Amino acid sequence: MGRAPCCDKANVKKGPWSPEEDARLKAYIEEHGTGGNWIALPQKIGLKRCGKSCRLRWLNYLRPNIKHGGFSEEEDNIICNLYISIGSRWSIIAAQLPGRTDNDIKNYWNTRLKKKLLGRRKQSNINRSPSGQSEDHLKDAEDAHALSSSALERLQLHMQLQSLQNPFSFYNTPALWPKLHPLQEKMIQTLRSMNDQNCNPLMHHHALSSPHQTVEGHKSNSDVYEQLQPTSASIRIQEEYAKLCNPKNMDELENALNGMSCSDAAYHAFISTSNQVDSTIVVTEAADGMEHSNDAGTHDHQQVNSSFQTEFGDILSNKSVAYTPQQEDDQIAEFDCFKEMNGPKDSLVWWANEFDAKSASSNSWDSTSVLQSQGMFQDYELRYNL
DNA sequence: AACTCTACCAACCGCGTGTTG
DNA sequence: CCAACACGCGGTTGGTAGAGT
Repeated sequence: MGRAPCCDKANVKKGPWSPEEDARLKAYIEEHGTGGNWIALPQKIGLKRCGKSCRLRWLNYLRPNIKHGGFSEEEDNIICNLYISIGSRWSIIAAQLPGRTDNDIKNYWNTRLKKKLLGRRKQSNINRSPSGQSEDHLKDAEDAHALSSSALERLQLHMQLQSLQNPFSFYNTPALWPKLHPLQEKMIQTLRSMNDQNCNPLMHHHALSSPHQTVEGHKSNSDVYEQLQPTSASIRIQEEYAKLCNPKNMDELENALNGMSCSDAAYHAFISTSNQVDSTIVVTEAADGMEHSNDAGTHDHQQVNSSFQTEFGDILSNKSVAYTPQQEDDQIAEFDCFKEMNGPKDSLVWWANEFDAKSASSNSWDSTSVLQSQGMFQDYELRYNL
């Protein structure tokens, strides 16, 4: 038994809005407001539209001061930075761009910005397949290609950018890592092998990383996640974070974390550590009491951040980077483990969404709290000179 | 000119959450 | 406390315009 429909689907018009409908809706709202009830609104106006449809039309199109298209480079930067840090929280991102709607930004990201960052795949694997391959192989290539355009792409971009930019992100905090399905572990291992081949320039920075210890109690996961941790400095501050949480041991920490949702844990980890990022890496390294993180690893990270910043800016401004779509195709083709997944790509959405998108915890963050708490947005301004 | 492919974007759908009685 | 309802969000779909063949 599902939810009752919000309106009588049979008597509701769908599809594009006519100018007359627009005019009626606009005139009514401008004169009376929405009345706090979108469901009842279309009946009041005499529109055969679903209330949700009216709301969407008003918010995305009819509302005053809406801007369409023509995104500036500054807006590109803001969108990218916020996407990297909080994931696909379009409403939050839109709240930082006056006149822009979440739908607009979402479309813009999916159709242009993401491609700008990841590069384009002009050729499918089929074209590069050696002759004599079975149809099954061709279909696999197609499946992998389709997958790459959604979950995998977001996963790669998000993980690469975030692990470089924020060593305290969920990816770099073993205490926050969930237990993985064996196939998911295999997927990460495949990513590792890709990274080992230096397939993506953004991952080259990991070559600077030094080996490090892993956190007890998460060994199986940490083995697979290990690659994603950029610097030994980050590990040390992870330990600092554990101290801040003040458990007697990691089991306690784990218990504590188990008591909170993954998203809460990640969120608090981010908030807790972001101040340290500000004080030790971005703003100054001379602060007293933080010597423990002002070691060579921190300098490494500064270099990484600096290099990343330059590279990121280059990408956004369409400058050349040592990355080719062809290489990405090669990477995608290696994801044989996807074939083993029972479900369609949706089963992988956990990958792309659960980690950092959840770390933003849309339900607990509104557009105000996100940016006010810890001045996150200002942090990004500092780093990328927006 | 006709057809196919691609990019774009408006709109829809389903789900999670907050509110209310 | 619970169920019903409304809202808001994010993912997805479908239509269309333009480019390419």
